[in-house]
Amino acid sequence: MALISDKTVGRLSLYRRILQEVLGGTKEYLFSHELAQYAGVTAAQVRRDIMAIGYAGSPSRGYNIRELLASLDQFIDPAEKQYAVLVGVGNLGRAILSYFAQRRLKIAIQAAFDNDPAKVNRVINNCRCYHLSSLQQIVRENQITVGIISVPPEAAREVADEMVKAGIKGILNFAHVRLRLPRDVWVENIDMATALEKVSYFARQNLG
Amino acid sequence: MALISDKTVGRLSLYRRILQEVLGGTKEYLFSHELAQYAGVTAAQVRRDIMAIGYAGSPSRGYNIRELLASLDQFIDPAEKQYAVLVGVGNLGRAILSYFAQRRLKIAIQAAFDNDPAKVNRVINNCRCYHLSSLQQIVRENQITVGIISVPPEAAREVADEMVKAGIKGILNFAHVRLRLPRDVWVENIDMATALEKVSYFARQNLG
DNA sequence: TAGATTGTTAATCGATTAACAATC
DNA sequence: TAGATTGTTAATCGATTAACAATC
Repeated sequence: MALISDKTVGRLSLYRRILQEVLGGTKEYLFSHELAQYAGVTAAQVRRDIMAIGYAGSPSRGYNIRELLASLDQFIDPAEKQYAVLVGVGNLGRAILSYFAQRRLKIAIQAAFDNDPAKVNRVINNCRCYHLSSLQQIVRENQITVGIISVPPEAAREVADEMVKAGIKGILNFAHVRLRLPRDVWVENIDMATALEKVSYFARQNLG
Repeated sequence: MALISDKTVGRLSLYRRILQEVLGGTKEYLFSHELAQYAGVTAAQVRRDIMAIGYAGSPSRGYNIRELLASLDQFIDPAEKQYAVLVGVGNLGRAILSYFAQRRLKIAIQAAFDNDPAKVNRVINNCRCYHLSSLQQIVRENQITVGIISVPPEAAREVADEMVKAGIKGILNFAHVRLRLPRDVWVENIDMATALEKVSYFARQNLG
């Protein structure tokens, strides 16, 4: 299986969600143009993406929904349950905890961290909150590979460096800062302030 | 001023944040490679982006921080205060309200909507919550151009269509669905579930 | 001036789309 | 078979990077 790009993985995740919805219905097979319609992409794109994960459809019937879904599960989900830590238990951090706690994903947030003594040792959304100083130890002991950053921008770089030192290989960064990290650490930025500014800007352009 | 791409606007927003931080210090001028360093992009990229908004630096001193910041403000911010509505006052919706209420952006959330009677007419984070049925009226009366969607995926398409009918031109979509809307409506997706799946996937790739 | 940086064009890169023989 | 769809390669598109004359 060749290298799969960032964007392809994103679309595969979306296809999976769509197929999960469709599975409830009576359809057993789906053509690329149908999935493309749901996903808002071209049929050629769908075919290339599905080819990339090594699943093959039939020219006469299209893709078997159940089989394709199984292939996507196998590709996206880890073999064993994977764990993440979250640093920064403010409003946003708590919302993230509740968001992921509600969903049944194959990756779960196992511990949260903050340096506010009022939060340490409390349990928030089924997740225990520790002092930031124990990040290294807990990450190492549990071989955690994913970190979520929801601290103010000033603190984000330092937290990211700590995470990397502890052995984390993927970071979901909600802070409005672009982190500069070693190549073997994947960073996914979710920047709400920038996103709103972009929407606001292009909405104004579309007014004319 | 030529067309500015999606990604360029995103970087401009980031540069602004960096310059705001730097402004506190003693520096008066900044070279492209310095800003590039902070932003995690190349110097050529910074020069092209700044050129795009029509600001010019000096080969000997670089960019005047205060002036560049003023250019960025003018480019990114609306001339008059701009307003948005939010639909879906669940955990995520409340977190979004508090997130934007805390920041002093030139765009503010003026009204929230939900169809849960328990939430209607309450004030959450300084924002009044209305029943979804009054969305059209309030958007039109206040000439609101930006909408934020934080409802479950099943409801997102319908809410988006309502927003478009009411005249909204830009949508910030937090639902795990790709919306298909007219070309003159800008959609920015913030998909936390997909983002976490991507981080998890690439973290595993980086383990080897 | 000499040297570094700027604005801006040309070259490169990667991702998307179009096209089409192979397949059911 | 005839017709539509598939897997897959070639063409296109757009964004990023490299390069360099103009500038301070």
